[in-house]
Amino acid sequence: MPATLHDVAALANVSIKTVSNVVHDYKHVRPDTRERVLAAIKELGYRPNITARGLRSGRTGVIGLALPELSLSYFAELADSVIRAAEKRSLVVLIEQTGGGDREREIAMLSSPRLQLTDGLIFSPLGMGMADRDLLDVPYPLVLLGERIFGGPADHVTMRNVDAARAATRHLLERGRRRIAVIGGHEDEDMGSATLRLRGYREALAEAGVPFDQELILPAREWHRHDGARAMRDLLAAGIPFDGVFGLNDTLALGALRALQEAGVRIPDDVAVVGFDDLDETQYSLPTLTTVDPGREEIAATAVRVLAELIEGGRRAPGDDGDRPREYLADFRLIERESTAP
Amino acid sequence: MPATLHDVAALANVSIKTVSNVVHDYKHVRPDTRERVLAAIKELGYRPNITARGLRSGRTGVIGLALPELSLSYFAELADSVIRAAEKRSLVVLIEQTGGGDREREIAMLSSPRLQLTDGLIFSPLGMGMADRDLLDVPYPLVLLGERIFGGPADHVTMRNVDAARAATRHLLERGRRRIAVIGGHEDEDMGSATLRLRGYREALAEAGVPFDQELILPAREWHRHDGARAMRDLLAAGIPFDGVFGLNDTLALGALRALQEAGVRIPDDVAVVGFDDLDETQYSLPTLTTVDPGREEIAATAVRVLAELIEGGRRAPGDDGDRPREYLADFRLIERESTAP
DNA sequence: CACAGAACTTACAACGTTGCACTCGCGGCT
DNA sequence: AGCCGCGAGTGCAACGTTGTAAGTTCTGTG
Repeated sequence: MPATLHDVAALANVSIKTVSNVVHDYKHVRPDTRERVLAAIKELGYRPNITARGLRSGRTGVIGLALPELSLSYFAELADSVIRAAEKRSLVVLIEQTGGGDREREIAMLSSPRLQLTDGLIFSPLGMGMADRDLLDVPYPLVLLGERIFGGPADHVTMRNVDAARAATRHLLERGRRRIAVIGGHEDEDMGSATLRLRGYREALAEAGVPFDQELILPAREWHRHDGARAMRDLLAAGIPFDGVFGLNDTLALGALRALQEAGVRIPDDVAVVGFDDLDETQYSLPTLTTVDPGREEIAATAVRVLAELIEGGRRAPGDDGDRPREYLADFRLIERESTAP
Repeated sequence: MPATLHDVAALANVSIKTVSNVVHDYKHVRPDTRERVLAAIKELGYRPNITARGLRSGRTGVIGLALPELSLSYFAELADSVIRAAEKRSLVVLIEQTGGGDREREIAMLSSPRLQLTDGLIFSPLGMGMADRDLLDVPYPLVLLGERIFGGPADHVTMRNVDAARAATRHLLERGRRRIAVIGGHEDEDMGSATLRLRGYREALAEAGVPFDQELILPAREWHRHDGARAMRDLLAAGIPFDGVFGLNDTLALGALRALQEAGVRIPDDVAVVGFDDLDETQYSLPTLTTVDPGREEIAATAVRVLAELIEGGRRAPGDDGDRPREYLADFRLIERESTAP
């Protein structure tokens, strides 16, 4: 049975409120009183009851993080970054998994009672799309991540997908590659990482005057390693010539790497490969993978900061008239490694 | 401003307590009253305030999960499993990172005020050791994971390290390997994964009458990919002959794989490799990695179940006399893949 | 030495929920 | 008729905290 303010107050012979004042570093407490209270706190091992405080103040110090699955490395690393960023503001993170792109579950998540003890939510959907935009107009602080929804009613932190993909493609072009396959296309997608990154790819080709060839765009519904491997095997089997590969994320690129090696293709001599995300793992693959760091740390830090500001009420809530929801773009960085060495 | 029991009660013309009774499916409510209350709840969009409920009942429905880092794949996958298991019992998971084996932070975690709004903790230390055993005698429900502390005052869910490592080694021996290197030894460790798995390794050797050679035991303080690669490069450079490798975890084995391939060693022809953990990734490496599934799903499910039971008070708290803290061992499974193909 | 004003301290009421003890009315049993 | 038991519903207190307003004690000044 943990000690309460009452217990401390009784022991220190002061009122319960004075103890509260000491705990909160209120100025007007006489030094000797403060001493006495602190001693009592120490003796009883008193720790404030956060639940009660939460009830009283309407804050819990907990933020939610809803993402598809922790077993996808990108999201595990994102969660790691978010937790670290939250810790710096002494917020704690409650993680909800929505499954790999399950639109229904994502929508359900937004009104889950489980969010009740959360002050706000960082939300990274994969299944919802532009058409679901209005569902983001929720009665609590919300920060949106990802590439599925733009211009929605919530603040949005995301990466420079088009620019980063253009840089990745340009890098392959600079290495003299002209037939660059892309793995991970989503054909029926109205908006998302695939669409944006593909746009960057096409822009880079256009800049360089290299013709676009639809045959080189390999679809992959899921972005897991075996999807990358399968797509690459298909391409090899089809006998379509190519000398570069742009995996729309690292996992796909690593899968492709494997399929290429199985087939005896030399990397980067015969085919150069670029990925996207800068997963930890890309530093250790064989060969190490050239990739784009989309600014994961910055995204996490920004998302937590913006959410904290919304919670503090420093800015008007998006619903109010006045300022529109904002969009934040993290800086990216091309990381050259062995898979595209000259 | 969300609706409260008061609002619903006023609208339905009943007492606040009757609304509470309806919400809790209390038997003795007349059907028509129940209807009226449910209608009011729906109209106002009432959702119980979990914080208030938590204050009153002492439960929050949140469990803590403290682990080293989510960016370590094993822990990301463990967290995934724990969250899924918790969801089935409608518990929500708050994740705390203690850093990769930081003993001080782990100890601090155990008395963190951030745990206040948690009903109990699943704790996976990496830095604490047998000597810190007594620190696990905490005034809240605690379930211990991992291999650092045995026989402590808390219920413990873990894997059959020795048996599984023996099986992995035996598998290499059955493939005709006689000089099996081990990567990941911790020389000064009193207790932990390294110690236990090495014990299994020695037992298998002894069974097969194969002599133990200290030269084949490669230390690796951290269990990251580059540690595995470095250890393997050292072994190759030393010119010590070997025909099998047992990575004490998958990450080390994958790093070793890479170093072997760099050196032009053929796998499994020249050297067969086994890992430990069954990370998702081992299905997609080149070659795919033979490994041991230590029963991660079962560990997560058991940990959540045991913690839930402790919270419910179904069993006496470990502190009380009567039953001693229990130890649960998950079943393991050897998964044969390409890296040890005959 | 009275008194304003600051410094310090306190009582009380919430926050939204639930456990407990209670009331009320009805039907059945003795 | 009197009593019991039970179903249905209620009122109050409490969980531990904090904001507000008000109370008390100091300090320095005229």
